[in-house]
Amino acid sequence: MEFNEAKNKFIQTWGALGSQWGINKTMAQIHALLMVSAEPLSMEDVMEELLISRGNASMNLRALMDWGIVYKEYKSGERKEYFIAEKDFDELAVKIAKERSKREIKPALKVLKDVSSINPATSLETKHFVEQTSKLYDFVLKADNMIDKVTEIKDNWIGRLVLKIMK
Amino acid sequence: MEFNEAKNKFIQTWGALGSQWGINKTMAQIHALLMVSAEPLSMEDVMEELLISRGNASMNLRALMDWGIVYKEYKSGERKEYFIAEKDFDELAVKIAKERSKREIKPALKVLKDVSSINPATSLETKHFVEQTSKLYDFVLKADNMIDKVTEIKDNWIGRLVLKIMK
DNA sequence: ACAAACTTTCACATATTTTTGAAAGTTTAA
DNA sequence: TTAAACTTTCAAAAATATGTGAAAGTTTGT
Repeated sequence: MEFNEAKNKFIQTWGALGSQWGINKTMAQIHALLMVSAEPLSMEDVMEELLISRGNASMNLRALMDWGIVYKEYKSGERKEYFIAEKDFDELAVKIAKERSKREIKPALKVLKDVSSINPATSLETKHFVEQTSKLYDFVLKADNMIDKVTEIKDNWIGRLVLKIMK
Repeated sequence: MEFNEAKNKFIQTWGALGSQWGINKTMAQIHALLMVSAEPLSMEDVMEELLISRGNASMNLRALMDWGIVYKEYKSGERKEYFIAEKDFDELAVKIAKERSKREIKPALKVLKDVSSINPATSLETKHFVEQTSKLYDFVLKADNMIDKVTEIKDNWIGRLVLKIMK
């Protein structure tokens, strides 16, 4: 396999993976491209490599920057903007996890809390509903908290030890 | 808020959450419905509650069973099949994680391994590509392994301790 | 073997998401 | 202040994913 084939395969795969994780395909592809590029790329470069329109490139680059996993870089003497990807994967994972927590899990938690707070005394059915949604609330809250914990681990002695034990 | 409103809100929210996590909306809604139902439901019941077609209900119930998070139940003396959801949330999370690992992460890992194995000596560009994809392979592999580790934790003394420390 | 009771399949219809590209907006240098 | 160089926006088009329902398939009791 030579370089261009490998690069292409990587971009496609990363794109597919992204779209299964709620990130749109092009966004993930741009990110993949930037990750393996030795040099910062301009919007033009991205458009050419991925054969996408200007609008599409613009929208998805902005989204990637909103997520905090792609940065602008200016080359001195040039007007054009260049883009580079977050290349520390731990940092990348933490940022994605935090963003998704904020956008998806937090709002869902609020709903879970609300619906599990109805008066359970009205019927057996209602009682069961309140039980289940309460348990689910606790579970999702616990899971969501783990995201914050994982963020802290890197700075924390016992956390690193724990990771070692878990292999 | 009364029962039916709460129930509906819960089903909608769980459905939306599901679709952001790569599970189709109806599939997640059926699962939500079954989770809060005190009694097993028939396919008819599911169709009526969610106002979906027979085909849709059939396909998504099958998918949920393939994932191992919904089971068939037969009532004695009845021909009809009834369905119940996995209600142990730890078990549920593990099953979903394993299934997604199998379907999505494992194939991606294979590609990462392949593309990171090209000969890096041909150019600086290629060298950088191989470096990045190799690092990414290691990272994804580590992340994927954590899924298996988490499965074991429940049965494992030090693991439970670790969870306690992490709060 | 038959038919009743039920489930699955799949070609087509519908809904949702993503992409395009041209126009509008912005920034910079002279 | 102007215009060149660039980026963003957004309505419409294209692509993708999901849902429908009638026909085909399966299972079970007699």
